[in-house]
Amino acid sequence: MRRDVFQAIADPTRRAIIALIALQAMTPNAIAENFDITRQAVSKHLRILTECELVIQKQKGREIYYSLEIEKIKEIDKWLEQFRKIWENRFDQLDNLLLTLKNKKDEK
Amino acid sequence: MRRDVFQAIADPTRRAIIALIALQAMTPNAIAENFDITRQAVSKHLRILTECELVIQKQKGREIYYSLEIEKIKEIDKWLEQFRKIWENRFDQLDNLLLTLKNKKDEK
DNA sequence: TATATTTGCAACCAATAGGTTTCTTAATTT
DNA sequence: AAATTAAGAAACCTATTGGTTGCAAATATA
Repeated sequence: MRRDVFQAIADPTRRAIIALIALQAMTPNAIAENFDITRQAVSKHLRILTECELVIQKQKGREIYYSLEIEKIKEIDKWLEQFRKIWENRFDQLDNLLLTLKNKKDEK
Repeated sequence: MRRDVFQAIADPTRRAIIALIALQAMTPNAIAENFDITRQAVSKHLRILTECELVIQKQKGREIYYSLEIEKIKEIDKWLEQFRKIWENRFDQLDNLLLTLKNKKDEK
């Protein structure tokens, strides 16, 4: 079962979990309180998130605190890079167009 | 079947299709040539991408050209925004730490 | 020491995903 | 007009997903 970040964030519950623990490390029980699914279902999500290294665990007695591995989120950002070039280009083109129009107006 | 962008980009073939047509509009047949799956399977991916508005169609005779709707990609960027704050913060904290260390050294 | 709490794991289930093959429709060539 | 080409739709199949319940292990508390 080769997991990757993109598959991990496909599920809305998992995105919500990520957003939750981004603020502070939390235990599975505490996380589960925020959803209408069982603790075990949350645990499964956490396992998937751990497998693709989006999340790290820290044991504290019998509790396990989960927190976000922010570096992994950057992988998505890295993938976006190729498209960012495109949309910035479009902006430049729009800028140039507006500039051209403005100059033509000024010439009058 | 409520599709969203995150589910759409979860599949690696779909991400490849997106990257392909980001460069130039392409027909399903032309796209399919780049993969080991049938044209019909590509068509299904294109339908999903169209449903969540990541892709737009332009009919030209009996051919249909598919191209990327770059604006929709920005939705992912928007979602990343909340985390970008976090990782920029971490950088700042590191900067401060390094600065503090440097000052201490200079004081000597 | 006995009991309660926190967690992960396994077995199971229904729905969905991603692929295939077959067929239809519409536009282009010959 | 007939044949070819491009594409979507439908039916089907298997693997995966996201959920459940029940159980076992480890730690903490009475």
